[in-house]
Amino acid sequence: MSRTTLQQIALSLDISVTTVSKALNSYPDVSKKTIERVKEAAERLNYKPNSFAVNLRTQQSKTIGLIIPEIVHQFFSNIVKGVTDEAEKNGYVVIVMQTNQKFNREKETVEFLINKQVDGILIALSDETVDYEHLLRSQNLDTPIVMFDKIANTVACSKVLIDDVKAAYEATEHLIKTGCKELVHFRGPLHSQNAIDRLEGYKIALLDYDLPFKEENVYLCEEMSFDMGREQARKMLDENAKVDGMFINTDLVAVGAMAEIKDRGLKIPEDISVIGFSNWFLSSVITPSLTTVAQPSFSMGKISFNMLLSELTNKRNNTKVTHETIHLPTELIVRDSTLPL
Amino acid sequence: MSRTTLQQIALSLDISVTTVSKALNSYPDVSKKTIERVKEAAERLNYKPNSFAVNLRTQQSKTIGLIIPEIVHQFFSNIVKGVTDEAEKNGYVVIVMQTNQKFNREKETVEFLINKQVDGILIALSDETVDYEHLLRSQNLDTPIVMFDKIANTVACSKVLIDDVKAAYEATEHLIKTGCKELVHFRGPLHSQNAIDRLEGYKIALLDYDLPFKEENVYLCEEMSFDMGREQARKMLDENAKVDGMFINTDLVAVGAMAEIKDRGLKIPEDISVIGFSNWFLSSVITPSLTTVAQPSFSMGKISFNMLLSELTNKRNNTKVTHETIHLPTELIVRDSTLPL
DNA sequence: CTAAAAATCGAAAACGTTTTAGTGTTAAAA
DNA sequence: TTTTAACACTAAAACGTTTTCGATTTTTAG
Repeated sequence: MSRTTLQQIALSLDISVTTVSKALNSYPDVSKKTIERVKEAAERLNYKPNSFAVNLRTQQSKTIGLIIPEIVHQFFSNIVKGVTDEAEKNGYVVIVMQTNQKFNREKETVEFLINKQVDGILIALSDETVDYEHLLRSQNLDTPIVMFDKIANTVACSKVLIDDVKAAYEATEHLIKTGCKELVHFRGPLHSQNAIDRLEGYKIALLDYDLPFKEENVYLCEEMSFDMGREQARKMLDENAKVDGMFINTDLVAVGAMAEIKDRGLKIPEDISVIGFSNWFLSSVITPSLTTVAQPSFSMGKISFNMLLSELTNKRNNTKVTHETIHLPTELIVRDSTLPL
Repeated sequence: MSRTTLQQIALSLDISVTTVSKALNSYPDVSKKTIERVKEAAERLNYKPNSFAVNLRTQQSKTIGLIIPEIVHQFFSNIVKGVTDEAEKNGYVVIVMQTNQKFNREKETVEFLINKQVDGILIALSDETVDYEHLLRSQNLDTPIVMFDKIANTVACSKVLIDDVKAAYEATEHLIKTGCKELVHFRGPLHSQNAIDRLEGYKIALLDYDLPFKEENVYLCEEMSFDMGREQARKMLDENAKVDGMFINTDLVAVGAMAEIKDRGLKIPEDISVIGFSNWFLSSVITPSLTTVAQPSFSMGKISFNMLLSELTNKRNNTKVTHETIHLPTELIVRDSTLPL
């Protein structure tokens, strides 16, 4: 019951292996008639090319690596979906690997995928990553990289992301316009470009509306968890009784903060308004429902794959590869955790 | 900057390619001394085996396929995590593909992975699947299959799942013991073995506690969505005013149902108790928090991979492969959507 | 010191494909 | 008629490993 090979088709038709191969790949220098015959025979014998041989010969695997911090996460699982869907349409297959936000694992993973000889890599950086040697090495070894969402500004490669500054600005602005005066921001990890940009957007909005930016109103969340949200909210409520608006880096953290606020007997949004980020499904079903910023995760996955694909085909055709950065639009989703305008 | 090959190492040491290969793989018929020399040279030249060549020669790719209905789903993304973690530890890589609960896509996907020559396949069946030809074909073509969670009883292969009957029994029992008299069940799709078994557990519990089983108290949810939960709850509330307990196939559906119940001004659990299934994170943060059945998704992934791995190694050693079925324990997580005991 | 055994190495085949560089045959152009 | 050009096909090399089967050398035993 072993697989049929070109050899066997050639034998059964009494022509050469070369011709069979060319016929199957529709080379111009094989007659219509033999193309017919070969294709018929291939069908009849249920021929499927041996991908190991094809890979070896063509030096490409039609496989890409996808590196994310964590798959059990609505945003990233949507990314995976976007990438795999698009990859499949183009005959590519994707290997998913996680870093669990550890820089060392990120290095190992990149190394591993290069050794596995994937055609290219899609990566969202770990929040710990500040050294980019491993990524440059990948590029040197001719494995193109496209970054998405969690990127490094200094690495020269294509990138697809959202405009975090703008999104954060709009969220903060909404808090201000609905009457909040004392605004707190729960920021993400120090090295995360997302976190840096969102903080920046928050700052600019404050300045634009003549509200003072206070260092002590920025709370650091080293990890994006429910518990961290609760913990920092506890700290905040102990320290600052005047807070009436919060812009929080991530929905999950926001939900944790809301739990603490509710436990203290404070009302959302009457006492404190809350805005999250990412528009997890979660946010629409908690009480009160959470105002948040929607990020296009599925299409970010699709677009990232397509950018990588175009780099791969460019490389194959020896046309110059150019890097571009795409910003995807975000949308403020207004729900019940903020006051009406 | 091209990769170093065995050839190059051989040349630089003035020995044969054969010996280099053997040295690297620690064959017994190569001296300690040359093993040293070769390994040193390999290190120095940064040799990494060309996996395409290795695949072709050994006829295995150290790659497995993982087929799931839908990745944007807490249960399945946890499965993916379990599988990939365990695979990585064993030098395997996993290709994730989704069926979106479509039988046709499931067939195509299996076919695709076989053609890609993965070493084995891990699959959770689509809810539509009632025909298993494609799976048998895979086995005939020597690609082992292990099923998890959504399985087909009639296919001979290893399986890892939970005891849905028992889990459903315990959930229903809990509703009864907390005083519910009129119990409704929201069941899953008709062909889903999970749904069938959970319905069975619900039935048996009713019988054991001398409560009548009423056909009209079972509501069919064709898809496991928030909206479906809401819709069926609406129907239920219109039809049956006496309902005081609900056992629902999936947390997400339960959350939808809860939304409708709350919108009608009914109290959970005072008027109606609700139990879900799967213990999504969601369930712990909604109001009221949802009593549910915890399923071990992460370890299910790990165990599934290990079962496949042992089949693969057995196959390699020509030892007989035996199929086994493993049942993983579930746990009833009591929260605020049910009355105290 | 010789024969047998063990240790060490290498030539070559094989995995199945793609592509280069032709060869021969036929049709069109001179 | 000869020369070109177009057409249809193929032998062989190449991709980089692994493994079989001998060959050669070294060690051990008698």
